[in-house]
Amino acid sequence: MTAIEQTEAARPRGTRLPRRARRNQLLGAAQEVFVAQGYHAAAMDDIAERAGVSKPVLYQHFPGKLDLYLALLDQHCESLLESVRTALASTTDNKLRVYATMDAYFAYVEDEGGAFRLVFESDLTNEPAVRDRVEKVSLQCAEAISDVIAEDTGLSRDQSMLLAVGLGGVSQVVARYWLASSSPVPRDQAVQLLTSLAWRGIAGFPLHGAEH
Amino acid sequence: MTAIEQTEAARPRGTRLPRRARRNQLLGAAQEVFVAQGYHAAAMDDIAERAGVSKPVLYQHFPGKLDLYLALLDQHCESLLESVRTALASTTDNKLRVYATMDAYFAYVEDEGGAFRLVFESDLTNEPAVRDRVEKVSLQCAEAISDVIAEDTGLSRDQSMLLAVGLGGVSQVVARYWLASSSPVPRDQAVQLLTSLAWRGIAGFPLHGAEH
DNA sequence: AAAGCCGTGGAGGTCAAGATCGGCGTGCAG
DNA sequence: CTGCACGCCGATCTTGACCTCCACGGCTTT
Repeated sequence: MTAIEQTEAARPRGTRLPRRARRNQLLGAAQEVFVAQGYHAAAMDDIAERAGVSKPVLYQHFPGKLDLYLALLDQHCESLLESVRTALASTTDNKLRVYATMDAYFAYVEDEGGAFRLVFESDLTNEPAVRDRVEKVSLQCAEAISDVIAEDTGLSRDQSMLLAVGLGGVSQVVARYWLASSSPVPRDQAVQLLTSLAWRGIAGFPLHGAEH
Repeated sequence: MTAIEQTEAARPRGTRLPRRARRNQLLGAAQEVFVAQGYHAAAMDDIAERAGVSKPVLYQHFPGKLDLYLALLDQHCESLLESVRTALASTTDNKLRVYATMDAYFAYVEDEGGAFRLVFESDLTNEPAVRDRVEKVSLQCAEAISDVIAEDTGLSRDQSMLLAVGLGGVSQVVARYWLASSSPVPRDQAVQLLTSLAWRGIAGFPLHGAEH
């Protein structure tokens, strides 16, 4: 009953790859395993087997498990930040901006083979390197949103950051819920609904800080 | 250089406690360690030492590490759900309801020695038992909120659930951010700000589903 | 007051998983 | 044709954390 035979899944088993290509393949395999199992439950053996190589080659490309994880995490943090910034810059109509940004979160959660789990549902937040990266990307996204809010309302820096964190948080939480609940509401409609909620909330701020 | 001496921190060292009290003390010690270190980094030795007992007694009260964690998790899930339900039932004025509910999340995050981390920042979400509990309490909170929304607006069940998940998400995310950012804005004001945002957003829905 | 019992304490077993060493096959230069 | 170099694999080591076995001391009973 030992694991001897399940190596047939995705194995050229014996093909020699150039170094760069091998590295990318290893990253792909690692992503699948990390997304499916989480960091702790994922074993280096699993990743190697998924990639169709043996463990030593894995260690010839990455010094350790953490480095492998961080490489993926950096990649997808960058991706999220870029999506959000692109969405914010895609228009000057603030309501459309809200829609585009929300939609960016939905797209991010839906695409990329579930890689969003590495950022939003990591089980390695105790590791300072991971915590730093996750907090940093959250902060950077919030700051990008906050800049727009602060520019178009009379709110202070701290206040607009609170709202920005909130808007990013809604997008992220609802997008994950929407994905997990097998999408009873179509994506367009969900984003539209959230946009209505958020836009009405935001649009009330321009002239007055916070009345009664 | 072995660790021999740091057992002096909180030790009656030798006191015999009634079973119930001992169990509570163990739960307290476990909570401190789990909150500070996370599940994986926390060692049973640490918990036993923190409580001033030896490992066998720990295992006489709890079958294993997971059971100990689940006991704490259940406790604090229950606590959150009760706080949210109490807040929702505290008034019939919907705007005050929003304020009370947001404030419940802030209070939950601020109090209880950081226990919210067990629910919102667990590093054991891959364990099905943990995942089930966390998802369940999120869903129950969202349903409680959703009931109020569905009752007072013309939105469908699915739509009001999306909004409810969003509102719970904002509260949770912003409360955590507020706590972590060493509170540059006083709690009352932060809750007030969020309430304004959310209430304006929600109050637009009563009569019409979602126009343009 | 003496003896037994029950719970406590420290030391050890087991096992999984991250990290590594000697052989092997392949492709190329001379 | 032959030797060399390079990348890959099977098998192994070690660490660390969860989880139990032999001595000891206070409380109860006659």
